[in-house]
Amino acid sequence: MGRSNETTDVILDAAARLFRAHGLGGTSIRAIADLAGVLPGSLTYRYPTKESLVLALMDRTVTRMLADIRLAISKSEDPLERIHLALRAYLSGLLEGDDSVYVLLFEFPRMSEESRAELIRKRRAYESLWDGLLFAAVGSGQLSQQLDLRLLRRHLIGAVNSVAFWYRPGGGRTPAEIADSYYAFFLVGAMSDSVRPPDVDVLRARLGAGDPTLQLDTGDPTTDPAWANR
Amino acid sequence: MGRSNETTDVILDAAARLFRAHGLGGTSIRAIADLAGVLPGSLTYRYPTKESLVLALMDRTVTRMLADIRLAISKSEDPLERIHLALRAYLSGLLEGDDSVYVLLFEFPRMSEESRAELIRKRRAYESLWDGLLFAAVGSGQLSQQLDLRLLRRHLIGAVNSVAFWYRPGGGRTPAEIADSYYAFFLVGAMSDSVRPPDVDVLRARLGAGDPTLQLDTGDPTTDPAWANR
DNA sequence: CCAATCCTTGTACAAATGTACAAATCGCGC
DNA sequence: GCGCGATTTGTACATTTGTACAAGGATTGG
Repeated sequence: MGRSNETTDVILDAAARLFRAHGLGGTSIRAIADLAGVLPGSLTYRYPTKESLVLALMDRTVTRMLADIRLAISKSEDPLERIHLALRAYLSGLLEGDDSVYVLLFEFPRMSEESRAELIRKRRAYESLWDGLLFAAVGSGQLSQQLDLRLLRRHLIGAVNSVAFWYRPGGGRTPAEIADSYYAFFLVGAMSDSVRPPDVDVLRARLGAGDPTLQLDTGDPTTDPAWANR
Repeated sequence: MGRSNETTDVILDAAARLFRAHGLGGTSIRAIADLAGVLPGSLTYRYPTKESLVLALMDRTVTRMLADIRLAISKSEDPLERIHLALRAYLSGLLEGDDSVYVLLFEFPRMSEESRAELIRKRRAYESLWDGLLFAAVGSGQLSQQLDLRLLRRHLIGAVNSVAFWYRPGGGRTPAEIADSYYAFFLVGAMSDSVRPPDVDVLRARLGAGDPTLQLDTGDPTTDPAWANR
């Protein structure tokens, strides 16, 4: 995939910017070429089809995201703190990085079935990364037992991703501050302590998996092969 | 806006289905006409431009959503239970309703600036609805004081919206069950009770607003004019 | 039963789109 | 400095796009 050429990065950055602004279908090859400062033919040379360009962009992004988060969580050994660090790293990549994280998030469903299949393996590594972080924090007793970890991961990542819908640079909070707040919501919820005792048990019961097939299925992250790639 | 014609609904339903599957830019007028069983000219007659069709679809959707949620929350007087009911109603509309809720969510940024401006007023009513629900639950002492309600609302809605990314009918959980779990996450978080005492205060501090402009700005829902329309 | 209005049909057209490709240019090992 | 592969250029082409519009059909009020 990577030609590791500088021009390639210029092209992909231009594509990401336009894809974010106008969507995959709303961005023409010519517009990308214009922004990248080349002629349409050059794009065809590097990427025979528009779809292959999109795939290259998405692939680059998910690789970078994985590397960023892995670097961030290496700074701590405490399971809960690692979740905190991962949240900060991801949110900062989403909000302050190049546009391609945003594109990966919101234009993924617009890709062809084949392209999506190509990315699934890497995306599973990403999901397993999060599942492993949550799994470790359950193991250390910091997170509640009997959580449906897959659902919890989806809840957490979904809430964080949705920040991209409303965040504008220069607003009241920095990405790191938003990550801190979301981390706090994630841990303690919004309920007042005064009403906690009577209702907490029935609520906790709802957090468990109703269906065993939805339980954590990535196994122990230290042995799961999905952790091995890249 | 509403011609309240049956054909209009057929056209909008067809448009919603295709917009959801292929995006705004990836769906042609002709494809919509085909699916609706009419010729392209008929669409031009009802909606002079593609953008006006999109706007009509979005408008219909947000109106329906508001009505659905208002109906659902009217079933209870308890502030916390009303939040629960609203979550169920919204998630079921998103996952089991027609495709247009999904389209409203994910294709909104692709609309023209003018069309988006037309919808903002209704969207604010929707946001105020949620803010009012949270506000009431704080007032009743069921939710923690000093929460940044706008951020909490964004967190909650964002997490719920993101279910659309992964939910597939026939999967392990029904929309109502997912809503129940998300409601529980919302209230009590994921942290184990055993580690709660030492850390809970610093976490709670993070839930407050760092910037006063981010505090709840909708006022009391019983007096806020945004509550009045429709 | 008729005329006026509403709606649909079928086709047309200019512009934009993805892709193809021959010719020109570049870059680098020798 | 030369030769050759890698890359870019500029243009072309068939399709698809959004929209326009004249003509025909349906519907309805009087």
